[in-house]
Amino acid sequence: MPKPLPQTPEETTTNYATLNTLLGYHIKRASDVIQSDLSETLKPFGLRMLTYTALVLIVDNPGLRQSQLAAAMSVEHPNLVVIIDALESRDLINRDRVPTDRRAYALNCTLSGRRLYDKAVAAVRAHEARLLAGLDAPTRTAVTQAMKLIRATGGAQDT
Amino acid sequence: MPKPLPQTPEETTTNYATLNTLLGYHIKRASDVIQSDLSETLKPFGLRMLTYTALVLIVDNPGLRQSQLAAAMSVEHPNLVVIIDALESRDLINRDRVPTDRRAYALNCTLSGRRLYDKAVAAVRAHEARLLAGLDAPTRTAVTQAMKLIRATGGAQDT
DNA sequence: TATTGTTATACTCTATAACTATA
DNA sequence: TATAGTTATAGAGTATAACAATA
Repeated sequence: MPKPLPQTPEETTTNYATLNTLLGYHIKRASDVIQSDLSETLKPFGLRMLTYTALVLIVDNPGLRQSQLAAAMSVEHPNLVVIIDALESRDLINRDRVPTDRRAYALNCTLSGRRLYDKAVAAVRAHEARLLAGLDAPTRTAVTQAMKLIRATGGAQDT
Repeated sequence: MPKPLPQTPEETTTNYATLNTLLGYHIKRASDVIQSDLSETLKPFGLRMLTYTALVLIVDNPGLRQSQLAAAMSVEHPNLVVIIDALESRDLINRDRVPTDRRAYALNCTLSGRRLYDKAVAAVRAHEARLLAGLDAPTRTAVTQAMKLIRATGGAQDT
């Protein structure tokens, strides 16, 4: 694709000098591209980033509780409720009462939830493969390590 | 900092197997950490991510028009209005009428806007230096190149 | 008293349509 | 008619306080 034409004769391109020196700026821009691109990939499945992430974590962690899932996703507990509601109303997951603690729900996927998981994960992997086609294996591992290190240095978040 | 204690005896840690294979997941998480960390850095200056980015681009591109700034920030025109309003109401920038096109505004920073820019940019640079302390120079350039490539492969965005 | 899940609420960011005034 | 800026509005995502049921 060609570059967009300049809108003024004298100012041909915008000067990003200050922002370009910030690695955080580049990471955010790349992250935004990945997110919006990924949203398109998930749209055919009726999933958004948060519902997709929740579904994946529930399938990979059967019986997970809502409080654990909220922590795992770095989402506040109240905000997880609507996410779980969306998955449950489509019969993709169940809220099963925990006999030993009747306050809590154990989250488990249904058969159709598992099927959607399989298809959505495959689509997301294909999406990633396309978007990262230009990065060789050593670069990918280097980037992954760098991202993990940033997360550890910063917020001291979850896994 | 020690790891948070497991909340259930049997499920000691959450299984991130599927998500961990996605580079996009790590980039998003790192980006989130950087953003929330950066928001704290900007708070003392009364700036948020968007107002900070706008101020920087206006200082670096005197006379920039709102439509150009919106494009440069990948923000829809209507959403830029409130950002500019916030900066203008604090007398950090001016909307100057363009004589040759009386529809447009040329954005320019004021003296106090320039002063705040200097202080905020220094604080952001210090913030980055702290957050990226674990990354050596070659790693930083490799990450920067990777982020640019992802942006080019994906949305075909601006600079 | 503390915890699980819920409701209500508010704030930020984002996205679209429609308006005005200029060109 | 097309463009620059504006207004209004609606949708996500995020954050906090307060509540019911249970521990």
